[in-house]
Amino acid sequence: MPNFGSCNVFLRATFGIDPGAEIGRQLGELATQVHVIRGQEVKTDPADTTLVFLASGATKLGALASRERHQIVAFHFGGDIFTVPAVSVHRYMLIGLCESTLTTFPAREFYDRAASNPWIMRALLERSQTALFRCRDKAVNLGQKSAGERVAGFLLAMWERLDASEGPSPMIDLPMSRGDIGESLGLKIETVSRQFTKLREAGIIDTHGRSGVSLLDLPRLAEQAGYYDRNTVPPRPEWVERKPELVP
Amino acid sequence: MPNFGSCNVFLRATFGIDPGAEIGRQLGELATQVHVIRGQEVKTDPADTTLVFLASGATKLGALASRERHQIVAFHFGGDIFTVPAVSVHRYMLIGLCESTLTTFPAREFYDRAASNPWIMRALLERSQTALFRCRDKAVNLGQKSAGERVAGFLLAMWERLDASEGPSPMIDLPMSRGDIGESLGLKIETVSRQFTKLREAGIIDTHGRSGVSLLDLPRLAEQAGYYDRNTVPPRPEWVERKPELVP
DNA sequence: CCGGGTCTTTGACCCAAATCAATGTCGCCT
DNA sequence: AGGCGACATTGATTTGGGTCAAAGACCCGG
Repeated sequence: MPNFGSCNVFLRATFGIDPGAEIGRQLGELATQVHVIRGQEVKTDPADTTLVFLASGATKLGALASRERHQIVAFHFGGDIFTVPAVSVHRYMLIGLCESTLTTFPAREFYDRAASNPWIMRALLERSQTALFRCRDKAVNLGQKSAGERVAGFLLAMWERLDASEGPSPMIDLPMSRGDIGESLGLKIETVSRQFTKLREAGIIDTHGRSGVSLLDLPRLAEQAGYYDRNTVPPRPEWVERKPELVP
Repeated sequence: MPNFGSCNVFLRATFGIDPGAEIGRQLGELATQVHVIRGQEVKTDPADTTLVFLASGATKLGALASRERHQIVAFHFGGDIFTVPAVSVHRYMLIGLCESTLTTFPAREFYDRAASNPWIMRALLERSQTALFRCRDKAVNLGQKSAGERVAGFLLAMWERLDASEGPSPMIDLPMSRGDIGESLGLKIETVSRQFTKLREAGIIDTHGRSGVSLLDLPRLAEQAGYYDRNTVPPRPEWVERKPELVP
């Protein structure tokens, strides 16, 4: 008996599929429900890619570069769909930033069963490309940007992806620690902290406790991020909002 | 009249599609044939993602981090399929490393027309994921690895992707300059050169002219790359070799 | 086969971020 | 409420790779 749960939500909300239909049932059979708490690893198949739907919460996807060196390659938030690679040159681990609920699927089998449904394949392709574009931007940041630029860019990205309070000085609540931010930006925790201090002293941000950040001056923050196109922030992904035209 | 050419090769070889069939004709209409020489940019639509099939040659995909800072996010070789992102926080440019022939498509329209063909969508999804996994490994390298580890890992990756001579000391012919390697690894050209010298003095590689590199000691090279799993090299992507099972 | 421009290598020095080392503070749990 | 452990900040020092500068090697065209 397959384990349903957030799987139904996933199929309906993301792909517009009736979980009761044949395709829904077939995909549902592959689902595994997972619940993790802060810091807990989601065990994934080391031999094959895992497809993950994050129903609620937040996770980080990190790679082991060596025993004491971790690199976070992506953060995910409620509603995100992404894949965890099989082990190759690096071992990847998916870890909860807070209490999270997710559904996992063996990617290859999911694709096999979903192949005939253009709507699903299209949605998966679009999301894969969004992840790729984000990862490329991350590569640019890691390869070419200074510590200050990376931290400013990170705050802008989080402002886009997290629910920020409205108004000219939006406030965000970071679910990850300074250490996580450092591992994501290829910086040490002390460097991240110093950059936060610099931005605070410049009046560009303010901090509240460990996780609260007020973005007091967005234009100046974008300037500090040193993007190619100043005053630009990473665009929200534009999912396919309609069924693709079917070519007979 | 659509411009055919390498497009037919693309459709047949990659997706097993008869270019004369209706779907082949519809996709062929979207194709643009491009021929570039070394150093020449392939103009892509700044407003939308471009899907590219590289028929022959080699290209680099780079991003402008600012006027004088470039980051190469990927190299491509004959047969590769990939996408060039629309302009967002960084401007991406596709440039020939040597004389190259390619076919470009507007991605969104291509996906719309190809959506009903599970074979095509599956192939695109697999390739997108391969690009994503490579990019994630790049992020790990850029964020956590030393200059020596990055250069060693680069040589191993090129050994896998380029046609290397057989034998215990394979030889490869790098189509990119030291400057390109530096821009790909987030290092300056002088640093790349120094690492090549170190590897040569350690007897791990030998160089012949500007582009020839003999990998004299692969195990030691893998060790220098500092991978999580020593003696591992990036695996060749395993494309879908059969039509996916269709769920009715 | 020779000349010249570009690409590469090598050397000396410098700086941004890492490392080492305390000190400070948040927030959870009793 | 109070105390403790993890997390964050700040300061002093080190260092890997960047920067600046110059010499050397490759290779293409004439």
